Order: sequence, then C-alpha cells, then structure tokens
Amino acid sequence: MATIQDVVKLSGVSVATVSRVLHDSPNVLPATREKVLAAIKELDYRPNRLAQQFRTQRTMNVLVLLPRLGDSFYSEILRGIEAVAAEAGYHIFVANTNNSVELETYFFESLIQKQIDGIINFSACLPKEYMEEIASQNPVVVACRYLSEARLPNVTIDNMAASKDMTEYMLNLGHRRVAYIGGNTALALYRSRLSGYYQALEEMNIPLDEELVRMADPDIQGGYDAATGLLRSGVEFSAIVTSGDTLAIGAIKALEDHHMTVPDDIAVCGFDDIEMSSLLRPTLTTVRQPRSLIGRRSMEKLLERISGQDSDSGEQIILDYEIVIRASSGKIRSEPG
Amino acid sequence: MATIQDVVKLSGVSVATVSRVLHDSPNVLPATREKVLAAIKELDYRPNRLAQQFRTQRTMNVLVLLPRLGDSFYSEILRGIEAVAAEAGYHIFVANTNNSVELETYFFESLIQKQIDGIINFSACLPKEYMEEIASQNPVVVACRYLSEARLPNVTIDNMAASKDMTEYMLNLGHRRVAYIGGNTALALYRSRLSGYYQALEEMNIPLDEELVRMADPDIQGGYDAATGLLRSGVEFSAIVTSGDTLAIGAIKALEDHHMTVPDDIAVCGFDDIEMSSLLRPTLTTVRQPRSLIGRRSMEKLLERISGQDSDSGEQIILDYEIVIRASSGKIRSEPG
DNA sequence: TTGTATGCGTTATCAA
DNA sequence: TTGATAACGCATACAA
Repeated sequence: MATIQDVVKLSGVSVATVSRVLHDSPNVLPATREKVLAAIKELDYRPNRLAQQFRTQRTMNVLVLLPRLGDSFYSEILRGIEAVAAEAGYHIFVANTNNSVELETYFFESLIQKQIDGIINFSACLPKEYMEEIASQNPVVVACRYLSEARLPNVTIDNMAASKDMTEYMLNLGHRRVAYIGGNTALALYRSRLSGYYQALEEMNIPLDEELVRMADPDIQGGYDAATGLLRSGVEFSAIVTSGDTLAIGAIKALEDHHMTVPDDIAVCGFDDIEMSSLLRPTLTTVRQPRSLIGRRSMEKLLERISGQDSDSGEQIILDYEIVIRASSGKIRSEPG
Repeated sequence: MATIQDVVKLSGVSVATVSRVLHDSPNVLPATREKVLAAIKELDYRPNRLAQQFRTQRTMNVLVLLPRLGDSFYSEILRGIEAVAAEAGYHIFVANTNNSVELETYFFESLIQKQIDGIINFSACLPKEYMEEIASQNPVVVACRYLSEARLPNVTIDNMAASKDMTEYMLNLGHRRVAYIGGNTALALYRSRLSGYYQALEEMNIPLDEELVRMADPDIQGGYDAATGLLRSGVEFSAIVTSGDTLAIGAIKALEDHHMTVPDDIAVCGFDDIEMSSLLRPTLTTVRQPRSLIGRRSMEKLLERISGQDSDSGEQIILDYEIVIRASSGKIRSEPG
C-alpha cells in the first residue's frame, strides 16, 4: 500500500499539501492540486484509515448492540438506522451481546477508546449507573430498554402502558383468569410489561393469582415450556398475555399439542408484532412497535450526541405503539371464563 | 484516559518495561512487575486499542458480511462463528451489505487497511475476480455463495445437487407440471439452485416450460408476487419448487388467497429450513443446511488464513444438506398432473 | 533485566 | 499558498 510519503515523493510537494488536497482544503493552487491528484491516482494511494482514526479520534463508524442477532424484530429497526446513518456518511456495524455483561463491556470499551463514534444499545445488560456514567461522556443511545428513570438518551415506547392496554383488551373480551408469560424481570423492559399486566388487573378489580404468572426465556421454546407448565399445574385460565411474540407463538404451539384450540379454548396475545406473527395461524394479536421510527430516531439522537449539539443527555423519546387485533385473541366471551 | 507515559512516570520504569508487563513478557523482575501493576491499577490505565492496532496491524476483530441482517437463516450460523471466535479470543462484528457493491467494497477496504483481521462473506456481490484477488492477499472466507469454480476459501453445500434432489422428490410424488420460483440468477447461488431444477427435469425427461420459471426478490413478498403471477398467467401446474423458504411461504400465502389448498391443490417446497418453516401451517418441506457447522467451519478456515498456515487459498468445504419432508409437499399423486 | 530511541501514517500547528 | 515539524500511543530493535 502506498503511503502519503510516496505521494510526496512523486508529486514533489509536502505532506501538508497532500493532506490539504485530500481534505479539499481551499488554500491549494489548482496546478498543485492537479499534480497531487495525478500522483495519488498513479500510486492508487488511499489514506490509511487506522492511522487517520488514530490521529483524529474519529471513525465515522457506529456500533449497534443487539441482545441477539437474527431476531427479526431488529431488522426493520436497522434499516431505519442505516438510512439515517448513510445520509450522514456513517457506516453501521452490528454486534451481538448475547446478554453477556462481558461482551457488552468489551464493546463499550471500543467506544471509550474511540474505535467507534457511538453506540446504539438495544442490549443494555450493564448496571444503569455505569451506563449513565459512560453515556455522560460518550455518544450513547439506549433503545427499547431501560426505564424512563435512567438519565441517558433513550428511545422507546411506553412498555408499561402498552402492556396494560393489551391486557385490558383481553379483560374486556370477558376473560377473568388471564395468565402471563413474561421475559426475565431482571430486565427493566420485562418488568415494565409485567407491571402493565398488574395494573390492568388492579384497575378492573381482578384478583392477582401469582400461579398464573410465569417467567421464561424470551423465545419460542421458552413460551412453549411456560405454557406447558401452566397446563400441567392445573391452574385455571382462559387467556394468556405475553411479553413477546415468540413467547406467544411457543405458547400456542404448546396449547395445540395439548389439543386445545386458540382462540376458542384459550385466547393468546403477543408483543412486538414480528414478521411471523401475521403469517402464522392463528394470526397473532399483539402490540406493534414503530420499528423503522425507533431506528431513525435513535440514529438521529446519536448523531446529535456525536456532534455535541445535545448537552441534555437525559432526553427520553417515547414513541407511539399500536394494538393490533388479529385472530389469536378471539371474540368477546358471552360469559366470563 | 491515562497513557503508557503516565504509568512510566508513576512507576518509575521505562515504556519498554511497562509494555513488557502488559504483554506478560518473562524477562521482568517480580518486584518491577509489581510496581508497574500497581501504577496501572492506580491510574486505571488501559492500553489504547487504536494505537495498538495502528502499531501492530492486528485487531482481533473479524467482520461477518451479511446480505440482509435479520434473516433468521444467519442467526444460527453466527452462533457457530461466535463460538469458534470466542475460543480464539476474537470478537465478531456484523455488517449489512444490502447486496450493495459499494457497501461491500467499503467493508473490504476495512480489511485491506487492517481495521479488521478477516472477513467471512455471506454477501459476495463483488466480481469473482476481484474477490479472488483480495482473498489471495487477505484472510477471506466466502460462505453460502459463489460457484465451486472460484479460487478462494469457500464453505457451502452443493446447492445444485440439493435443488436437484428436492425437485426430484417432487417429481417422484407424481407432479409433471412443476413451477419454479427462484432468486435473481445474477447471484451464482440462485443460478446453481435453478440448474438443479433444470437437471432434475432433464433426467426425468420432463419438458421444460419457461413460463413456469419465475424470478423474484428472495423474501415473502417476492414469493407472493411470483405465485400470483403464475396463477394469473393461467399456466397449468401442480407444484412449486422454490429457492428459498421465504419465497415458499409467500407463495403459499398467495395460493391460499386464491382459495387453493396446500398441498392438496398445489404442493410447495422451500430451501434453507428457517425457523418459521416448521411452525407455519402447512409445515414446509425444504432443504436443511447445516447452519451451525457452516459457521464453525467458516471461522476455523478464517483463523487458518489469519495465522497464515493455510497457503492453499482455493480450498472448498462442501457440507452435507438434508431434505426435510413435512406437510407442504403432500402425498404421492395417484395420477400425474 | 532494563532503558533508549525510532517509526507506524496521518493531521495540525506554526512559520515562512 | 506552502513546508517543516511535532504530536497521537504504542511496540520493538538494539544497546546497555
């Protein structure tokens, strides 16, 4: 690879001038510029990015941290992020944290060390205080995670309200024994959704039965296992609210395997509206998050943080959600079940 | 951030010694090591990665290039890659090319410039010759793409044979008018699968009707549109072979929307065996790729290339596939047609 | 066993 | 408008 020194030799000017040409500095004579450009072309010279980044502390790269790559929930979000990033000349890298604190720490170290210009974090397993500390000094946006109490840029829907709305919808269908299958409440995200369920019950004066509340890995298998557990425990219920579409899909499969019909025997609803949810039979009633917008807003916010315009690092961006009624929730029950 | 110079001042030794301690060099007196370690701890000193990388030309980072992030097909592959990478102390970054030559070029430039130590490329939109050129000088593994003629490390199944087997299976069920919905044949991957279809027809002496062959975007919508086109054209067929599960899923949806039953009216099969395929009704008959193994082997191969053991850059790794029979292909037809 | 000094390729400051 | 030169933080060859 040719270096700037090679260009210097061939063009007969100084490094400073080559650098000026490279960055379209105005104070270069056209003739000089031509000479330099010719040399660059002849040598097929391209500036060494690592050296540039080392020197300038800027990479024009942004990292998106996902808890689990391949969750289709994130693909549309990423498209939103990429659209905004491309416009601003940034490139997007994605990394998988597997909800591992170690991995997340590694990637945040990359940020602190300026190997990347910013992080949009959908993972957020690190302690809130630590995240706030880092976010106060580096461009960080947390999306779809954390409670509103966190003092850092945060793009999300109101998970509690959405879960409450969804639960209320089910209750209004006439269900009184409504089970809940949720993700690990160690994550604020799932805690919020569970609270929404609690609140809906409370407001409608329906007693809470802890037997009906199950925690599961937030995937199809997790939903399957949790629903199986509910059935085996013999506890009575006519509907299941979940904190994720994959959980709902797994639960439906378990119900079917136990010869029950959804929604006729048991009504089910999900959360997220992933692509699959409108394709499976029965189609899934769920909460739709504005995925493209989540992506766009997150990246816009990050760009503000990167360019330093935004000193208020505690801003929350709460986006609208939408309850999507499909087949899995069924119709109104004539008599409460 | 503290630098190595700060450690030098605090510990009273030279940079060289600090560096030795940092890299567990044996030739350091225990007492000296203690002093340095104490200083490092007190200053919370962490080596600047960018400077290290710039100096050593090594990053311990590997990039995985995907044509489209969020395709669940890749998630298990990535787990395989990550498992092998973690063992070797490497970290995985993922980037989306959207099948854009520009983006892919950008990321390969990152490789050439040593911003990353290697690339596993599932995208591969660049001209074969260009890729071969880069791969001959840099650690590159191409996976699930390209023909076997390419002279670079390549991990894949035999797409042609798999597609031929799958088509033969459908023909053996008694179908004679078998349509094909495939991805863009600009990609060798889809060319191979289409050839498999052709070969199966030829070997069984079934005349080829080009009206039955459709090209589509390799997603659900693409499959839906292509199947709709087939139905509207009025051409006769009793089965559809596809070059991807998403295409098959879209096709099934189109058939259902036209009041046809799968597999009773039309039999359908996919390719890849993505997660959804065993969950949708009807469950999908398809070709299963050994995804975890594809990931592991790709990363192993890349590590060999990185450590330079492997001078033979043309090695092909062809893995086994498996035909998975489920509901969408239906049973044997008593009378052909 | 330890220290000195050089260079990696670039940008940026200052002087001319 | 241009050039000389000093950083950036680290690793390492060589000397001591």
